[in-house]
Amino acid sequence: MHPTIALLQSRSLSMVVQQEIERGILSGEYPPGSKLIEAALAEKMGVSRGPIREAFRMLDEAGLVRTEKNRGVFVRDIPLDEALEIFDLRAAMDELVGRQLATHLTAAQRDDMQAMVSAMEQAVAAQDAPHYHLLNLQFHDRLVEMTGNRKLTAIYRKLIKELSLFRRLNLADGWLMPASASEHQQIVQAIASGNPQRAGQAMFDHAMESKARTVANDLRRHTPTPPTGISPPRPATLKANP
Amino acid sequence: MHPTIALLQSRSLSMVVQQEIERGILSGEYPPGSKLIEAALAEKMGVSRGPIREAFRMLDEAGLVRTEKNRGVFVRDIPLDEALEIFDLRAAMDELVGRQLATHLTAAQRDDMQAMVSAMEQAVAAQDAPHYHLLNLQFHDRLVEMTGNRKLTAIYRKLIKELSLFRRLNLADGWLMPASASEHQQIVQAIASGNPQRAGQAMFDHAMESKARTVANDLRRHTPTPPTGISPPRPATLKANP
DNA sequence: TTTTTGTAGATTGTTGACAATTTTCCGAAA
DNA sequence: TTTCGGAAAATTGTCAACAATCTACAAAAA
Repeated sequence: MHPTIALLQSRSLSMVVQQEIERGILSGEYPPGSKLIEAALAEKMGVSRGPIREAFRMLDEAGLVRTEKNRGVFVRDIPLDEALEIFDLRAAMDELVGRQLATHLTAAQRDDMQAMVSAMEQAVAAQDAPHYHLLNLQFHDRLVEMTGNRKLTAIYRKLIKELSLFRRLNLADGWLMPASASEHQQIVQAIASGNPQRAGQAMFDHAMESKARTVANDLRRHTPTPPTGISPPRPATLKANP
Repeated sequence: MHPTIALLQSRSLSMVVQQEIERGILSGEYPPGSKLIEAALAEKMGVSRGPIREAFRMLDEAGLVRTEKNRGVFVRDIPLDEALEIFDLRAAMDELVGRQLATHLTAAQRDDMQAMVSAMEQAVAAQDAPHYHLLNLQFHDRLVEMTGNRKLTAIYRKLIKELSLFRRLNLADGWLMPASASEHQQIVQAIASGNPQRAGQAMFDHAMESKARTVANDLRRHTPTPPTGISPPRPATLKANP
């Protein structure tokens, strides 16, 4: 069957719209805090407001937008304290990943992991921070996926998406690039050792290191700010009729 | 401000409808696998189909219903393997809860926990299985809430709701009532000891015991079934929200 | 000047109608 | 009797219109 046909048969308009808005949010096209206007999105995508509203409800439940009655839908801006909560939760999940992989890892999976770490080391050597960032996300995503626990994978990915809305994170991912390369090698070795406790500990520690780097970056970014009560620039909003 | 006014200002129709349908699902009024018809629900609740559809999208994202294009919305029936995945994930989250409570527990929280365990022991003595079941859910929910991690609490509650759709679980909660009373006492003691590793281990082991009991019940329920193609009796309605 | 009030425009909340698809049911043929 | 169309009913997908609410801006009052 033609893939486009299959797509139209399985996905309804609301789901297509939901994916498209989500892509726009995660790509930064709609930055945190910005308002999403139903009519503007409807016209832009060539549909009516119904599917847009249904997509909004999905995105709200997924934690990517926040809805205020009679006021509209806004891209969520994850505050620092919530980001830290997510880091703690992710660390616990990563620890579970490490334990399970240590007990069930296949040779192919181990080679897969090793290849990804090598690619990251190459990115570090080439000083290619964006590529390293992408590989790092892929590495952790693949590890979670390797456990075969679909629920764990789904929730982990949701958390990662929400974390990407913690805007302070996106601006400062260049600094910490070189540091975590060897940590990943240690993770692979710990998992390959077959020791669940050691593998879980390595994953947990790595996640908590990431949390610590984030809070350090956030402090460094905010403390040198002068004490004047300046408000950040107003986020861009979609115009209804441009 | 008058509470009714505040309610009408914050909650829109979709959210009220969503809560009402969710209540119906969790109470067993709409059992797993049953179809939810937009027009019927709309007439029953006195609204049009728009808010019903928006509520469906929220419930779908929350994992309580499944949507098939052009075919409708059905209450999800959690298969055994997915239930086991959720148990593993919940165990990791409970372990995190134990660790964090062990390091930050206040005296009031400890007394709170102890009171809940005592209430559970009374329910066991009175052979009141439904009440014990309710107290057990409350106990674990309160513990997660005590950590102060709102993201953890929200996801934990979502998992519990999904687990309640694992229908084989609901019928067989009488058997395991007496066994886990002392385990809860051990959990409280482990947390009160202030040892994070011990508290986490106690929580994790308790969750995995629950998983093991569930799979044992499931096996016992399915292996002795005669090979005739009789369908299982309709699940009894459980009173989650009296 | 500052605050308040009123009005016009923009945006969201809700509804009913219509199109597209699926399901049900009934009769005909094997 | 069973199976195979094929209309008829039921149900979902989408849209456009209307009502309710909020926002912005300007005029009037303090």
